[in-house]
Amino acid sequence: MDRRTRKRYEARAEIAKALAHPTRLFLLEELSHGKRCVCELTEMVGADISTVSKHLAILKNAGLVQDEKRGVQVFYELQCPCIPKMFGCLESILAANAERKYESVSG
Amino acid sequence: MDRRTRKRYEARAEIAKALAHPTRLFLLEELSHGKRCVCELTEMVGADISTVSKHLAILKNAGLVQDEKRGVQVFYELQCPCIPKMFGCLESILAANAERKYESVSG
DNA sequence: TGTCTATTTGGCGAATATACCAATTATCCA
DNA sequence: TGGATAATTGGTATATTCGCCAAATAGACA
Repeated sequence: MDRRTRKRYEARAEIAKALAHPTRLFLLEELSHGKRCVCELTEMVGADISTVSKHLAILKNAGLVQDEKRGVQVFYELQCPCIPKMFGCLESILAANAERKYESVSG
Repeated sequence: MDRRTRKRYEARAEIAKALAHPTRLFLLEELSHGKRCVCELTEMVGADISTVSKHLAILKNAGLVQDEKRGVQVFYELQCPCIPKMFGCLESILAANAERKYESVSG
Protein backbone atom coordinates (compact mmCIF):
# COMPACT_ATOMS: atom_id res chain seq x y z
CA MET A 1 0.00 0.00 0.00
CA ASP A 2 1.65 3.25 -1.09
CA ARG A 3 1.79 6.43 0.91
CA ARG A 4 -1.02 8.16 -0.93
CA THR A 5 -3.37 5.23 -0.53
CA ARG A 6 -2.57 5.00 3.14
CA LYS A 7 -3.32 8.71 3.59
CA ARG A 8 -6.68 8.25 1.95
CA TYR A 9 -7.69 5.48 4.30
CA GLU A 10 -6.38 7.37 7.28
CA ALA A 11 -8.60 10.29 6.36
CA ARG A 12 -11.61 8.01 6.12
CA ALA A 13 -10.71 6.37 9.39
CA GLU A 14 -10.65 9.76 11.11
CA ILE A 15 -14.33 10.10 10.32
CA ALA A 16 -15.14 6.51 11.22
CA LYS A 17 -13.41 7.01 14.56
CA ALA A 18 -15.66 9.95 15.29
CA LEU A 19 -18.62 7.61 14.87
CA ALA A 20 -17.11 4.89 17.04
CA HIS A 21 -18.57 5.74 20.43
CA PRO A 22 -22.06 5.10 21.77
CA THR A 23 -22.47 8.60 23.16
CA ARG A 24 -21.44 10.18 19.87
CA LEU A 25 -23.86 7.98 17.92
CA PHE A 26 -26.60 9.02 20.30
CA LEU A 27 -25.71 12.68 19.85
CA LEU A 28 -25.80 12.35 16.08
CA GLU A 29 -29.17 10.66 16.11
CA GLU A 30 -30.59 13.28 18.45
CA LEU A 31 -29.20 16.02 16.22
CA SER A 32 -30.81 14.35 13.21
CA HIS A 33 -34.09 15.52 14.74
CA GLY A 34 -32.99 19.14 14.94
CA LYS A 35 -30.67 21.64 16.58
CA ARG A 36 -29.86 21.05 20.23
CA CYS A 37 -27.79 23.01 22.70
CA VAL A 38 -25.02 21.44 24.76
CA CYS A 39 -26.96 21.59 28.00
CA GLU A 40 -29.97 19.78 26.51
CA LEU A 41 -27.72 17.08 25.11
CA THR A 42 -25.84 16.82 28.40
CA GLU A 43 -29.07 16.23 30.26
CA MET A 44 -30.09 13.49 27.84
CA VAL A 45 -26.75 11.76 27.91
CA GLY A 46 -26.37 11.96 31.67
CA ALA A 47 -22.62 12.57 31.73
CA ASP A 48 -20.48 15.50 32.75
CA ILE A 49 -20.96 18.52 30.50
CA SER A 50 -17.24 18.58 29.79
CA THR A 51 -17.46 15.02 28.51
CA VAL A 52 -20.35 15.87 26.20
CA SER A 53 -18.61 19.00 25.01
CA LYS A 54 -15.56 16.98 24.06
CA HIS A 55 -17.64 14.45 22.19
CA LEU A 56 -19.27 17.26 20.27
CA ALA A 57 -15.87 18.73 19.50
CA ILE A 58 -14.80 15.40 18.04
CA LEU A 59 -17.90 15.30 15.83
CA LYS A 60 -17.31 18.86 14.75
CA ASN A 61 -13.68 18.22 14.01
CA ALA A 62 -14.67 15.32 11.78
CA GLY A 63 -17.06 17.57 9.88
CA LEU A 64 -20.17 15.72 11.02
CA VAL A 65 -21.80 18.60 12.87
CA GLN A 66 -21.54 22.36 13.00
CA ASP A 67 -22.12 24.70 15.90
CA GLU A 68 -23.74 28.06 16.25
CA LYS A 69 -23.51 30.33 19.23
CA ARG A 70 -26.71 31.98 20.47
CA GLY A 71 -26.01 34.13 23.44
CA VAL A 72 -24.49 32.00 26.11
CA GLN A 73 -25.60 28.76 24.53
CA VAL A 74 -24.08 26.74 21.69
CA PHE A 75 -26.38 24.87 19.37
CA TYR A 76 -25.19 21.95 17.34
CA GLU A 77 -26.72 20.54 14.19
CA LEU A 78 -25.95 17.82 11.68
CA GLN A 79 -23.77 18.91 8.84
CA CYS A 80 -23.85 15.71 6.85
CA PRO A 81 -27.14 14.53 5.32
CA CYS A 82 -25.99 10.94 4.92
CA ILE A 83 -25.65 10.28 8.66
CA PRO A 84 -29.22 9.01 9.04
CA LYS A 85 -28.59 6.55 6.19
CA MET A 86 -25.54 5.33 8.06
CA PHE A 87 -27.70 4.55 11.04
CA GLY A 88 -29.92 2.52 8.77
CA CYS A 89 -26.90 0.57 7.63
CA LEU A 90 -25.72 -0.07 11.19
CA GLU A 91 -29.18 -1.26 12.12
CA SER A 92 -29.38 -3.62 9.16
CA ILE A 93 -26.07 -5.16 10.17
CA LEU A 94 -27.26 -5.60 13.74
CA ALA A 95 -30.46 -7.21 12.49
CA ALA A 96 -28.53 -9.60 10.26
CA ASN A 97 -26.18 -10.46 13.12
CA ALA A 98 -29.10 -11.18 15.42
CA GLU A 99 -30.62 -13.40 12.75
CA ARG A 100 -27.42 -15.38 12.39
CA LYS A 101 -27.09 -15.76 16.12
CA TYR A 102 -30.65 -17.06 16.24
CA GLU A 103 -29.98 -19.53 13.43
CA SER A 104 -26.87 -20.84 15.12
CA VAL A 105 -28.86 -21.52 18.27
CA SER A 106 -32.02 -23.00 16.75
CA GLY A 107 -30.55 -24.69 13.71
CA MET B 1 -30.52 7.80 28.82
CA ASP B 2 -31.96 4.53 30.09
CA ARG B 3 -30.23 1.19 30.11
CA ARG B 4 -31.96 -0.18 27.05
CA THR B 5 -31.16 2.89 24.97
CA ARG B 6 -27.56 2.76 26.05
CA LYS B 7 -27.31 -0.90 25.06
CA ARG B 8 -28.65 -0.07 21.62
CA TYR B 9 -26.04 2.60 21.02
CA GLU B 10 -23.31 0.38 22.39
CA ALA B 11 -24.26 -2.30 19.88
CA ARG B 12 -24.10 0.22 17.06
CA ALA B 13 -20.80 1.53 18.32
CA GLU B 14 -19.33 -1.97 18.22
CA ILE B 15 -19.87 -1.96 14.48
CA ALA B 16 -18.64 1.59 14.05
CA LYS B 17 -15.49 0.71 15.99
CA ALA B 18 -14.81 -2.10 13.58
CA LEU B 19 -14.78 0.49 10.80
CA ALA B 20 -12.54 2.88 12.69
CA HIS B 21 -9.12 1.85 11.42
CA PRO B 22 -7.46 2.63 8.11
CA THR B 23 -6.33 -0.93 7.54
CA ARG B 24 -9.79 -2.31 8.17
CA LEU B 25 -11.36 0.21 5.80
CA PHE B 26 -8.84 -0.83 3.19
CA LEU B 27 -9.65 -4.49 3.74
CA LEU B 28 -13.37 -3.84 3.40
CA GLU B 29 -12.93 -1.93 0.19
CA GLU B 30 -10.69 -4.61 -1.26
CA LEU B 31 -13.22 -7.25 -0.27
CA SER B 32 -15.95 -5.24 -1.96
CA HIS B 33 -14.25 -6.29 -5.20
CA GLY B 34 -14.42 -9.98 -4.36
CA LYS B 35 -13.17 -12.75 -2.12
CA ARG B 36 -9.58 -12.53 -0.99
CA CYS B 37 -7.45 -14.83 1.11
CA VAL B 38 -5.51 -13.63 4.14
CA CYS B 39 -2.13 -13.93 2.46
CA GLU B 40 -3.22 -11.78 -0.50
CA LEU B 41 -4.60 -9.14 1.83
CA THR B 42 -1.47 -9.29 3.96
CA GLU B 43 0.70 -8.63 0.95
CA MET B 44 -1.42 -5.63 -0.05
CA VAL B 45 -1.50 -4.17 3.42
CA GLY B 46 2.19 -4.67 4.07
CA ALA B 47 1.90 -5.56 7.75
CA ASP B 48 2.51 -8.74 9.70
CA ILE B 49 0.07 -11.52 8.83
CA SER B 50 -0.94 -11.79 12.46
CA THR B 51 -1.90 -8.13 12.43
CA VAL B 52 -4.03 -8.56 9.32
CA SER B 53 -5.60 -11.71 10.71
CA LYS B 54 -6.63 -9.87 13.83
CA HIS B 55 -8.11 -7.01 11.83
CA LEU B 56 -10.13 -9.53 9.83
CA ALA B 57 -11.29 -11.17 13.04
CA ILE B 58 -12.57 -7.81 14.25
CA LEU B 59 -14.48 -7.31 11.01
CA LYS B 60 -15.90 -10.82 11.22
CA ASN B 61 -16.88 -10.37 14.83
CA ALA B 62 -18.78 -7.22 13.89
CA GLY B 63 -20.64 -9.15 11.20
CA LEU B 64 -19.12 -7.18 8.34
CA VAL B 65 -17.36 -10.08 6.63
CA GLN B 66 -17.53 -13.83 6.62
CA ASP B 67 -14.79 -16.36 6.07
CA GLU B 68 -14.55 -19.62 4.22
CA LYS B 69 -11.77 -22.12 4.51
CA ARG B 70 -10.40 -23.63 1.31
CA GLY B 71 -7.63 -26.05 2.04
CA VAL B 72 -4.94 -24.25 3.88
CA GLN B 73 -6.23 -20.82 2.96
CA VAL B 74 -9.01 -18.73 4.41
CA PHE B 75 -11.00 -16.51 2.10
CA TYR B 76 -12.90 -13.52 3.38
CA GLU B 77 -15.78 -11.77 1.71
CA LEU B 78 -18.14 -8.91 2.49
CA GLN B 79 -21.23 -9.92 4.34
CA CYS B 80 -22.98 -6.58 4.36
CA PRO B 81 -24.13 -5.05 1.05
CA CYS B 82 -24.35 -1.53 2.46
CA ILE B 83 -20.62 -1.21 3.14
CA PRO B 84 -19.83 0.29 -0.27
CA LYS B 85 -22.51 2.93 0.33
CA MET B 86 -20.83 3.75 3.61
CA PHE B 87 -17.64 4.46 1.76
CA GLY B 88 -19.55 6.83 -0.46
CA CYS B 89 -20.80 8.64 2.61
CA LEU B 90 -17.30 8.89 4.10
CA GLU B 91 -16.01 10.26 0.83
CA SER B 92 -18.77 12.84 0.60
CA ILE B 93 -17.92 14.06 4.08
CA LEU B 94 -14.24 14.30 3.20
CA ALA B 95 -15.11 16.24 0.07
CA ALA B 96 -17.32 18.64 2.00
CA ASN B 97 -14.61 19.12 4.61
CA ALA B 98 -12.03 19.86 1.94
CA GLU B 99 -14.41 22.37 0.39
CA ARG B 100 -14.88 24.14 3.71
CA LYS B 101 -11.16 24.22 4.33
CA TYR B 102 -10.68 25.76 0.90
CA GLU B 103 -13.36 28.38 1.56
CA SER B 104 -11.83 29.34 4.87
CA VAL B 105 -8.50 29.94 3.15
CA SER B 106 -9.68 31.74 0.01
CA GLY B 107 -12.73 33.57 1.30
C1' DT C 1 -17.74 45.97 37.18
C1' DG C 2 -19.26 41.69 39.39
C1' DT C 3 -21.96 37.61 39.15
C1' DC C 4 -24.36 33.93 37.06
C1' DT C 5 -24.90 30.43 33.49
C1' DA C 6 -23.13 27.84 29.47
C1' DT C 7 -19.30 25.97 27.43
C1' DT C 8 -14.55 24.73 26.52
C1' DT C 9 -9.90 23.43 27.85
C1' DG C 10 -6.14 21.25 30.67
C1' DG C 11 -4.73 17.41 33.01
C1' DC C 12 -4.61 12.96 35.06
C1' DG C 13 -5.52 7.99 35.97
C1' DA C 14 -7.89 4.04 33.99
C1' DA C 15 -9.33 1.43 30.19
C1' DT C 16 -8.83 0.10 25.42
C1' DA C 17 -6.58 -0.58 21.01
C1' DT C 18 -2.55 -1.64 18.22
C1' DA C 19 1.55 -4.01 16.23
C1' DC C 20 4.88 -7.20 16.38
C1' DC C 21 7.11 -11.58 17.74
C1' DA C 22 6.69 -16.28 19.17
C1' DA C 23 4.08 -20.27 19.57
C1' DT C 24 0.19 -23.04 18.14
C1' DT C 25 -3.18 -25.02 15.00
C1' DA C 26 -4.77 -26.82 10.56
C1' DT C 27 -4.23 -28.60 6.04
C1' DC C 28 -1.80 -30.44 2.18
C1' DC C 29 1.39 -33.48 0.16
C1' DA C 30 5.53 -36.32 -0.41
C1' DT D 1 4.61 -39.62 9.55
C1' DG D 2 7.21 -35.38 8.68
C1' DG D 3 7.78 -31.01 6.42
C1' DA D 4 5.92 -26.91 4.41
C1' DT D 5 2.56 -23.22 4.05
C1' DA D 6 -1.46 -20.48 5.82
C1' DA D 7 -3.66 -18.65 9.54
C1' DT D 8 -4.84 -17.84 14.38
C1' DT D 9 -3.77 -17.08 19.21
C1' DG D 10 -1.04 -15.49 23.28
C1' DG D 11 1.80 -12.17 25.20
C1' DT D 12 3.71 -7.69 25.77
C1' DA D 13 5.18 -2.89 25.09
C1' DT D 14 3.33 1.33 23.31
C1' DA D 15 -0.14 4.52 22.01
C1' DT D 16 -4.72 6.24 22.08
C1' DT D 17 -9.17 7.07 24.10
C1' DC D 18 -12.23 8.12 27.90
C1' DG D 19 -14.42 10.44 31.82
C1' DC D 20 -14.20 13.29 35.47
C1' DC D 21 -12.53 17.30 38.14
C1' DA D 22 -10.75 21.87 38.20
C1' DA D 23 -9.83 25.98 35.89
C1' DA D 24 -10.46 29.18 32.15
C1' DT D 25 -13.41 31.58 28.75
C1' DA D 26 -17.54 33.96 27.02
C1' DG D 27 -21.92 36.24 27.06
C1' DA D 28 -26.02 38.30 29.62
C1' DC D 29 -27.50 41.38 32.75
C1' DA D 30 -28.03 43.93 37.11
